[in-house]
Amino acid sequence: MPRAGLSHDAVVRLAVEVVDEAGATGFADLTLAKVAAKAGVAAPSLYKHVGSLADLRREVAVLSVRDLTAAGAAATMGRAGADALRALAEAWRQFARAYPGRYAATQIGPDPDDPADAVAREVAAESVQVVVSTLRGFGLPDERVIDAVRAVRSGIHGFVQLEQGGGFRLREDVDRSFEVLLDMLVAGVAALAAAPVTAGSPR
Amino acid sequence: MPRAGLSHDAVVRLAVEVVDEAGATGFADLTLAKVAAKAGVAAPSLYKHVGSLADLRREVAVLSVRDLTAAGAAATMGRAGADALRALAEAWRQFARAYPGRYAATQIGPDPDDPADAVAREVAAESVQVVVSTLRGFGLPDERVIDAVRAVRSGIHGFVQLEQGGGFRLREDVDRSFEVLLDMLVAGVAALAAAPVTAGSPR
DNA sequence: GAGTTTGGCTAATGGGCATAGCTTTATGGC
DNA sequence: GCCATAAAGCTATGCCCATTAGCCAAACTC
Repeated sequence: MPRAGLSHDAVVRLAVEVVDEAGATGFADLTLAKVAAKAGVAAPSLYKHVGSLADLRREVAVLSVRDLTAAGAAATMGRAGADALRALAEAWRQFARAYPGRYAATQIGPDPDDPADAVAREVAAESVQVVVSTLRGFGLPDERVIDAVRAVRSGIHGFVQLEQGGGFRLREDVDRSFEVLLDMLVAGVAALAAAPVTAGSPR
Repeated sequence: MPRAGLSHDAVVRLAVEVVDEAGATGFADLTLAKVAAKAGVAAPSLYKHVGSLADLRREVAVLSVRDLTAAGAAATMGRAGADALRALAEAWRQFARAYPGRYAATQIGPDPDDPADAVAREVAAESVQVVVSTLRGFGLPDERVIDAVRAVRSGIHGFVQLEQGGGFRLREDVDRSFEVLLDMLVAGVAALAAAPVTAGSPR
């Protein structure tokens, strides 16, 4: 009958621990029962602090996106151009390696219409903003920024996700492949900044 | 008491229908109960044709990867170089748009150790082989092929996944962004073929 | 047509989310 | 200090799903 001293934040923190402890599938496998067990509490007790499993999931996702954003921001501070872009990519990849479960939580797209996802949409936008800022030094024309940001996000995210999912054999060579990808992205963004009318090449 | 006339393949086919009907989350939401309902049969009856939900999932995933591979192969036949690469990317993206659920099924990485995932590993390798073949026309040195393949897979997969997940606002501009990404990949692969010692640039 | 295989079924178990309603702890006013 | 009330637990319950067990009828084989 003693109290566990839980709180909304404590529950979310425990949920993050559960996610972190279960590897890349940790987010998918997140369950109220596991959080309750870790809290030393019966499962229904969690509803005093959290609306539902879906809510808890959302919160973990938001927190994870914030962490990823912060990691990216920290890595790019004081850098510019290619240097910044490489640092961002490395930070992103490191985050995914250090916290696979949280990285997976990062990947769920917020529903554009659901009011419950408002915060998720907001932090996602902030995360994209870091990429925008990172590319600032390339001197891209305004109407090209969006394309460059998307290409960079796609490349990095795709690589990290494939790596996470074990999509690459020959583990030794993965670092070099990442460098090659970054070379492509750096050169590609630079080219996009240089060439006024490139998009939609001969085809 | 009449029989439903099910079979292993019929169950898998129905499962694919269930996945296709539920959008991008169709694969995650795949359930034996839904398949049974669609088959007009009680859920336990499915066990006469399928080992478990996990098995069924695996089979749907394998089938989905095969479809994606076939789509890529069909699109690149008779093309070479940049042309082939663009065609592959378009095919990939089209597939994801036409069958979001199946595309999601494609993304689960087979366990490298689990014998049950042997077929999944095999079809995944075949899928990668299509990319390898597609890049043949670029004249990449052997030891660079793997990097190029990974960059291409990362870029395309990342883009498609972000698009799928609603990661891009401004839907009108997405096609152009995809073209820009393809320009980068084409130029990047070409550069990789041209420059003997590029990877790991100044940093 | 008899026997066997096969493909259905119902019943039951266990785990997960969620709600309802009770009890106890802490807290805050007096 | 004491009592009222709000907050934080609990158990009990219901529903949905996967899975297992065991039964029964249909269909195929000879």
